Amino acid sequence: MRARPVPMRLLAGDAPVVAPQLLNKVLVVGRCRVRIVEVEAYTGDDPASHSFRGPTPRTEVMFGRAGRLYVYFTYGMHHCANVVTGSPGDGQAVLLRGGVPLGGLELMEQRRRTVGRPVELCNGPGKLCQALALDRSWDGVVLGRGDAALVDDGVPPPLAPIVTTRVGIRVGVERRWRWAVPGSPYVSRGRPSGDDRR
DNA sequence: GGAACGATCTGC
DNA sequence: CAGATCGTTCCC
Repeated sequence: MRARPVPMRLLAGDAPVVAPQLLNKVLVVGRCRVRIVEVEAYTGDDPASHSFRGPTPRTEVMFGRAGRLYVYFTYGMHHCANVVTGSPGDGQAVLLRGGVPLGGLELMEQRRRTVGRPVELCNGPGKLCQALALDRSWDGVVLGRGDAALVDDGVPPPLAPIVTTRVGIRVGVERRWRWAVPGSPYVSRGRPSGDDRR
């Protein structure tokens, strides 16, 4: 099966619908490729979302067209990468939290400063960005044009993904908007506040 | 102008 | 389990 771009019509859906569909898709950044195995959804009416209080200089990309990267900086040292979804004005995005390194492993190991432990390269949103060298300069980049892309290589999303509460939030915990590929050791270690069940 | 707080990671 | 570390947001 040959890889084809994830269609815009998929990304233009609501984040909680799109998110589980992004499981097992492949994120390509430069020479590096990562299979996404853990995601979270954020929406404009969601108190846990950066977009909750309307657009700001930081979050304006979230309110733009679907199919762009929203990359933010947090905790004074980490970056997190999202794929913008929905329609302009919505403020929706899917946070990429974990992935399986498929290509460019050496480069990722250099950036992460780890050796011989592929699981440690992308099992967390900050780690994934460090491995792929994603920072604020990538904010707003259109996927599929240039050095970043989201592609479907034929591996379908899991029929029964793990569904849990999102990690690291204090509000909006009632929304179970975290999805992961069952059994994958490449999901983040971040512990959701809710139960880890389907 | 200033304070509080992160959609995290690491090492102890 | 605490510390690192600084951009963003909000309040005065």
